Amino acid sequence: MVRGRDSEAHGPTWQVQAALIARRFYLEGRSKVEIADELGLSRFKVARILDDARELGLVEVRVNLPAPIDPDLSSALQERLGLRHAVVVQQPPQDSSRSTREELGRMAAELISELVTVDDVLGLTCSRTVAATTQALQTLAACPVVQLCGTLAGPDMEAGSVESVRRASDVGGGQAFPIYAPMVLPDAATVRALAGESAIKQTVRLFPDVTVAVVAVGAWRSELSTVWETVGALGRSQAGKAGAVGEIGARLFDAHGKAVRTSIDDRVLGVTLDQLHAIPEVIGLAYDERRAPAVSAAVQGGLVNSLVCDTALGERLLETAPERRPGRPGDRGATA
Amino acid sequence: MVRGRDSEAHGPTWQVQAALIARRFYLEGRSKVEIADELGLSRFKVARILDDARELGLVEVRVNLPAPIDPDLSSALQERLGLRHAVVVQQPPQDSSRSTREELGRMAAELISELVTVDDVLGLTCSRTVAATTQALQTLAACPVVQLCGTLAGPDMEAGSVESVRRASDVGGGQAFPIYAPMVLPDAATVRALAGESAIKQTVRLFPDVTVAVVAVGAWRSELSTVWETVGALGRSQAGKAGAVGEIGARLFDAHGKAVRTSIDDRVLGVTLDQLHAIPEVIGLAYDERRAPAVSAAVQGGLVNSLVCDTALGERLLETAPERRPGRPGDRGATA
DNA sequence: AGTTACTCTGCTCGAATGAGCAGCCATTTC
DNA sequence: GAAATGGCTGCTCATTCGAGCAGAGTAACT
Repeated sequence: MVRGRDSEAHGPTWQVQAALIARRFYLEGRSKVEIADELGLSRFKVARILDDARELGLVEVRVNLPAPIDPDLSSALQERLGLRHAVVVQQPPQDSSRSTREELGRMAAELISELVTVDDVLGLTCSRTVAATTQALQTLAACPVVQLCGTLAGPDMEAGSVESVRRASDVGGGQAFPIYAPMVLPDAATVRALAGESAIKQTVRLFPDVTVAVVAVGAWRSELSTVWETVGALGRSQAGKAGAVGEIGARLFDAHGKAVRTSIDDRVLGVTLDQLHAIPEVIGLAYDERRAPAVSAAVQGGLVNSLVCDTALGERLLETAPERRPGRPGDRGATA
Repeated sequence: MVRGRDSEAHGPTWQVQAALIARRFYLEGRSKVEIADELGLSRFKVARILDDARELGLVEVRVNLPAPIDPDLSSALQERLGLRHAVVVQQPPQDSSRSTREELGRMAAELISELVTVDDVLGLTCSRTVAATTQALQTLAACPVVQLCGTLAGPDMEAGSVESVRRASDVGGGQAFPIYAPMVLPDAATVRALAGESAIKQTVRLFPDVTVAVVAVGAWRSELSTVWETVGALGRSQAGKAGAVGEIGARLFDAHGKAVRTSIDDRVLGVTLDQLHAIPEVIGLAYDERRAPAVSAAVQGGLVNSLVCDTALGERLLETAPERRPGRPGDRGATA
């Protein structure tokens, strides 16, 4: 006689009930049977109302991160490039390099806080971003901290590599292994001479033991690498001809991430790309979309296997970087 | 200070992974086992990450209604007052009476669209809010529409009861039973005379058959009842002394919802409170918080058992109205 | 009016899930 | 040093959930 009156359409009554049920279920985390019993409905009806409500967009589930991380981009990058960790920091592109560096540094600091244990050996290259990272460091396991290359004697280099290593060592309480010497030296002889120095030798000897490295990835272009400025025009042209697209710790590499041998190499005091390659966890830091080719190459060549970058660079990487991992098993697009 | 490696705190890596998992689980609706298999984790770990994420507020579940309904208040009112249906329309208190009426009308219209079937008999009292309801009516079952009281001959009464009944009848296609007469008449003799008129008699005779009534609840105060103005000062003082707090269709009732007999009654052409009481579903419309005592009384007395109101009135009702044993929240007649 | 098609409802069964528990690893404390 | 402590991990079992199914009442169509 009487039809199902309360189930005609999705009118106000239905909405109110659906909202009530959704609240009980999602917010209060109660079970459907419980709700059904309470409201005098069958659990199936409750389930169906819940389904309808979700389909109608009545229930909105949002994933918000406390930190300014873009989770989708991060995951996409991680999968696409086959990275161990990927953290994309949401940063408006028009923001200054300085603020971007600081934001990246905060995130990288948290990342290594999370990652590094006492059993690790932390290695740091020289860069303003790495300096920002150590500045932002709040906690760190008491692990040895090794400087991976000499310091950059730039003008605004108030925070050089030595300071970074010191800072990390202070925060964590581990031993510091600094390198009191410039990264790029006048000639090979000076490099050899300094490499023989006792403290530096001790540090360099630890390079193979480094388990976690934090490195800045520079593009081999003006303004996108702190090293670019320090080598002469001769070195730049030589490197350009050899196909250099980026550098890590003044070690140049080409579009495939392979080392580019130039005369610069002999003048550099620091970790080599081969040594870098052997480090299990190398966290690359970079932030300008123009560095995409360099970062892409570094990832390709296995020089870095984790990445902290800004949104612009992350998006560019996702667009341009070649897939580095086989497609995942279940691409369940049309099946559901 | 050594902690478990990949699970120390809720750092960036954890956040990214948690966000990924939360997305897969909540947004894409995949199962935990599936996610666990894909990411190479145990399903327990996935569940724990999900729990932590929820506790951290990383996952935000919001219940949004398409219509401006306050679901919490509605549910609370429904339960508290033992109402069949309660719909609280979110409306800023400073909004004009007119816009509030229209909003209430829209919602009430949807409500009766949802509720009324061809087997019902719809009854309407006279009020601007009821007029707004029928104006907003889009669909309606082809049921008879009965005018429950005469029209109010106020100045701005462009939409009287007759028009409401016509409109509802037009939309639904059911038969209309209007009353072409004023609601409050000069004397009892006139009432008797009009009640004898053929068309009116036919309408009045249908009152006991009405199954769904839409009525406006007025407070027995100046400006809060359209009837207040139409009865003389004598009637007002008489009613006040008798304890009237509200009216429905010019029928006064006291704080307990009991009928208040005054000389006005004899001059009114329309449904009595006893008749109203017998109607299974009476939807009360009201919108000003100053009407709270009247609405509360009407609910207490069982004169209305569903309610459409605005936020201010709803909140006031929840604060002041005494708890009332919920009869049977929800379905009527649909007992399985 | 008869009949067909459909929607709504509640049930069954297998999969998914949550709570509690034991083992393990690492640190802390005596 | 060695035991105590605490957190993390994965397992078991009872509960809960979801997909599909059958019956009933309704709407539509002939």
